[in-house]
Amino acid sequence: MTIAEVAKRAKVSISTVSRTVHRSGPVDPVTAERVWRAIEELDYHPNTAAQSLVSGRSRMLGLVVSDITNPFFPELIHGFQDVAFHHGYDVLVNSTNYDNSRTALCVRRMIDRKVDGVAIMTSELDRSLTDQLSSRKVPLVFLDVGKVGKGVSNIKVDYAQGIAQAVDHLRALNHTRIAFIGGPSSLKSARLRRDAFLNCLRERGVEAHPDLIEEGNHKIDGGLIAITRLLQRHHPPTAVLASNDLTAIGALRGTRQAGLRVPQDLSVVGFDDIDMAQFTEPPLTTVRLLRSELASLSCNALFQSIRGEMEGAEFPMGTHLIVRESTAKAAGRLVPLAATATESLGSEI
Amino acid sequence: MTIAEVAKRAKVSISTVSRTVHRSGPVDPVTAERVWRAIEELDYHPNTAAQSLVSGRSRMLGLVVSDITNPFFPELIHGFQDVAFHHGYDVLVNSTNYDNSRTALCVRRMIDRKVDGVAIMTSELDRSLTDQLSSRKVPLVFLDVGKVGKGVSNIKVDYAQGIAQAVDHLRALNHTRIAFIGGPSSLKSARLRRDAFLNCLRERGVEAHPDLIEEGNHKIDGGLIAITRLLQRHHPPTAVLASNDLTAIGALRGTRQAGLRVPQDLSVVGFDDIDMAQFTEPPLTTVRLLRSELASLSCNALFQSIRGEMEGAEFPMGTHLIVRESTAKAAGRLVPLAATATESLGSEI
DNA sequence: CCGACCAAAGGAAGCGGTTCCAACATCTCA
DNA sequence: TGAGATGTTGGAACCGCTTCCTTTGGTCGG
Repeated sequence: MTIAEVAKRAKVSISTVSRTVHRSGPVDPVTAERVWRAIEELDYHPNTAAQSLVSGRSRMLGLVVSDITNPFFPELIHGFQDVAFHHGYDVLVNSTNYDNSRTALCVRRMIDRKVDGVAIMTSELDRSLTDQLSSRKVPLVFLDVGKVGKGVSNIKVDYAQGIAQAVDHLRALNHTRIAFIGGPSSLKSARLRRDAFLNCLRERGVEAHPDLIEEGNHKIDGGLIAITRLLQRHHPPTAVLASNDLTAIGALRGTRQAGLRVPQDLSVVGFDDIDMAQFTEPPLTTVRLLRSELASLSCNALFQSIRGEMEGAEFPMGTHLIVRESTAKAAGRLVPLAATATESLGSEI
Repeated sequence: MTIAEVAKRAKVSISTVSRTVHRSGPVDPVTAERVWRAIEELDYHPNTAAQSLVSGRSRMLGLVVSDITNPFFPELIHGFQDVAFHHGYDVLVNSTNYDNSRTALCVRRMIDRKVDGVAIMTSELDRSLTDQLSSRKVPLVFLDVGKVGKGVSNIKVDYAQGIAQAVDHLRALNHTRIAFIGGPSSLKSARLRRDAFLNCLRERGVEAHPDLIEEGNHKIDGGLIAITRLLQRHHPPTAVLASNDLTAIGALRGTRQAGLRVPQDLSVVGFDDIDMAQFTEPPLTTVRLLRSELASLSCNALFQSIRGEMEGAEFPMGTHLIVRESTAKAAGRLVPLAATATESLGSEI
């Protein structure tokens, strides 16, 4: 089924067929009607490879994520694809497993495929790679990393906003020993979240106690291990803020394994607000980072770049606290302690 | 960067470049060396659209899933992409939201893109659509639905195996009132699971009590609602088998909301064994349907068809029970009942 | 010494479209 | 009535690559 066969059947030239299909030039309505009928009868669909070859574009978008297995990303992909699909675009998805070289390879292959743009929703990229990618002429959109430039945009998430809300929420509940379970420090987004937490405390005149900062892996098991260590501290925390919801879920489980109850004995706050968060036991108080917004923001940024409506820009994105049931008033004392009672709780969080 | 520029730099013809790149014809080693150097220096990558146009194939695979938001699928996609990636293939993923017409559209678009094969891992397809798709010349692999034919394969999951193990496990724990929360009955895989359960009971000489069969939606909220209804029955179940893990997680939560404990008051068994299952509270006893196996089975089936090594075949896939902590010996009586004590528990499950 | 054979390399025809440009018919207005 | 404007249509180049076929030049055997 080629355009030539349609042309023959409609008794016109292939140029005319092309013109009527794309409405890209004058065609007599009567002729057009004949062409459409031929197309219908033959069930003709243009060969996208040919179109791609001649036009240099493919009506495909690339989407690179760190870990498709983390529920955050499927929800993001879902939204991204929806937007793309409605524009008649297909999406080439790749999950890199936090592997920088794989990211480079993925993007390279996508570019070879002449994708019209690629969204790189991983934040473990090193600068040299982002620069290298930016130098290609393909519209790009990064998440948090990435220097805005010609055709390259960046979604800038305001982690501080939601984290401040979380910290204030916890402090209002009389929590003074608030721990933090971060993500892998190799991850830019994880560092940003941790730093936002640290800064937030500092702004409020308290210093984070190093004992109360743990590093997880942004997965459930990491959260479980981290909370276990935290609860074994001489002065365990009364509340914990996790770098993402998976980590928080691990913390929930670890707390229960330690024989403690959430939120009576320990308050837990997550980050992301994945769908699952409302169904944990207890439902998770968490900072919402709206995937659907992230998805449409990034996808639309790409489309704007593609249409040449924009040179590349920075898109701010807010976060805010969703209070559910995993946080409550701090208990007087988490576990009976043999330790001295002379410590100054107020200043070590 | 085109093949012509490489040819010019290496002072050979484009035919020679093509031949050395694909090792598809005799090239003098000395010449080849020159060509490779030119390729390197120019950082040449072939235009895949052009290759696709001339060869009629794209080195892309299509993967259609029902709901990327269900953790079952990301894990499947992950495995599928891994296999594809190592063969130098890219994957076009699409989530259809259980929408039949969208599935049709997706596959249509994939075929337009000349994908070399497509895996349709949704099971809500109606027969007319599968037949229509099968009639195209693209290798296809279905999950459960799908009639094997020239170039079309089918993964046949043996649901009965795992479900029988689950039922026997529960019966060994003295459970006689075993409920079942199914998926939407419009879903073939959901029907298969429910039927496997019903048959299993029948084989063991017991008849399922209609009161103990509920329909969920394969999501958490559906499981929660279903278990709530189940627990309000005159004779509530002492154990429940869910059609997938998400449903089981909902059941876990619903049970706790009802003030009951798992597994002391109610045993819960899931299906799929998603990663999350080992981290629920309590860890979920569930029937494992290995995504990685499903992924490699389907991806490899496609490759075999592509290479013409196979005409289309049926691939069997087993399931088996993973016992964790959400199941335990049946309690004598779930809740004090005012009801008659004359019912014959043995025959109504 | 010459024809046959063979390896290596180049030329050119497509793959299926888009698009620029020329050709042609009609129509308008001086 | 004829020149130019306008509206439709067809022809052909080109996108970048693969592949078939031809050419070239050297080697070998008779």
